[in-house]
Amino acid sequence: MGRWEPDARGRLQRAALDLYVERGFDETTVQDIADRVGVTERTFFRYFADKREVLFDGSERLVNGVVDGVKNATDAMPLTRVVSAFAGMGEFFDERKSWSAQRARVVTATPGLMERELLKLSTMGVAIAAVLEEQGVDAHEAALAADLGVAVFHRAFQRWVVDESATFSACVRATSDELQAAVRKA
Amino acid sequence: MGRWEPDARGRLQRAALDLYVERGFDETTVQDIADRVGVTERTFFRYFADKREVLFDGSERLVNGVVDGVKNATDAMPLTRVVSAFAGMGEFFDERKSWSAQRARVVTATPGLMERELLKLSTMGVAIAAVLEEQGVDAHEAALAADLGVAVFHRAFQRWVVDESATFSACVRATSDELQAAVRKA
DNA sequence: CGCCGCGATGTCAGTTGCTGACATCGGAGA
DNA sequence: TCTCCGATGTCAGCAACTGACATCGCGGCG
Repeated sequence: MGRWEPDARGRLQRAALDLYVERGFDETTVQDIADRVGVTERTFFRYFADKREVLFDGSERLVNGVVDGVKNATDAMPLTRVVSAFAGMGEFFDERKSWSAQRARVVTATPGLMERELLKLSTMGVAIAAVLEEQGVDAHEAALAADLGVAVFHRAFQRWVVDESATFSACVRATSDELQAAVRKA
Repeated sequence: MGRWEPDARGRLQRAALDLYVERGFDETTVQDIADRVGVTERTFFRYFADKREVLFDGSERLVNGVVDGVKNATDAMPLTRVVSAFAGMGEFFDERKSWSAQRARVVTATPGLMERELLKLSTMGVAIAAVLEEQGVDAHEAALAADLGVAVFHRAFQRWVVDESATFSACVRATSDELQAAVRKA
């Protein structure tokens, strides 16, 4: 056994989510989280840039997955490629649905966390737009398609979290269909 | 003359934007802003909930304007009503274009401010969705139409800020057309 | 005319998020 | 066995924010 308990990062993440659920984000100090794990406040900040980031650890993998999905998509239309890429992340989400639901409740209940979530989504949109541009899509069109794809993802996610039995990709497809309907009617 | 210079709020807003532009948001302390205006740090926080909010003062009027616009819109399709409502805010934006451009530069350069901006947009989306629901639109459809409208607004705004001579409503209409194209092709 | 209360601001002490600089020490490898 | 490394601890400090209470011109009221 090493000098300290292993996986401080993972333990901090779990303790943080637990505490945020138990007593709320604002009512939880970083000191509380560190104490529960048995490390120092300073150690928390070595692993996570701030008190919010501890809930956004998977986000990089999500972005990578979606970006790859867009790169490999074959459909002719940019928006379709983006939506397919999100639908392709079904496993990623379905595997940790109960964790996602718990996390989502805390995030939506806390403006500060919602801000960070929206920034991550926006950043993902920029990354997706960059891929589309690489693929020869006009900049305006790429940015719009990326933002629309992200909007579809966001709504689909809400739906998926609320509906206990739904599959993630099914939610994406359903939302995408609604998008078609909403726009074609206009 | 009163006991203090009048319009402390307005002076704080101007000083804050100036300083954020001059030396950057993170490099500006609330103390700096207060000093420049000749008041106390405490007074700043009496007017603005935090260091960011000082740049988001017009946002309530924007939301009210758009909500009213949606309420009064006559078009049959929800998304069209939302887009029209945004287009109807042309004056609101065109009047203070140089201020908007200056502010936009600071916001996009500062993640913390971007977060707040995105939260405001999201909140506006929720408000718009509520109006659509009042008008009898199904909840899913309302939320989606609202988010799409906000996405169009956001892209249109980017365009408008960059293009020195563009009119705001023209940008909204152009972006809306791109949305049609992007989705219909799919 | 003088007193009274209100409202905008000041003062002050305190908590929390976050950072930089330096110390510690068990374990892996030379 | 010695040495260096990397994960953590320690400590001092700044800046964002908050609550409680003090101040004092000004407008109204007696």
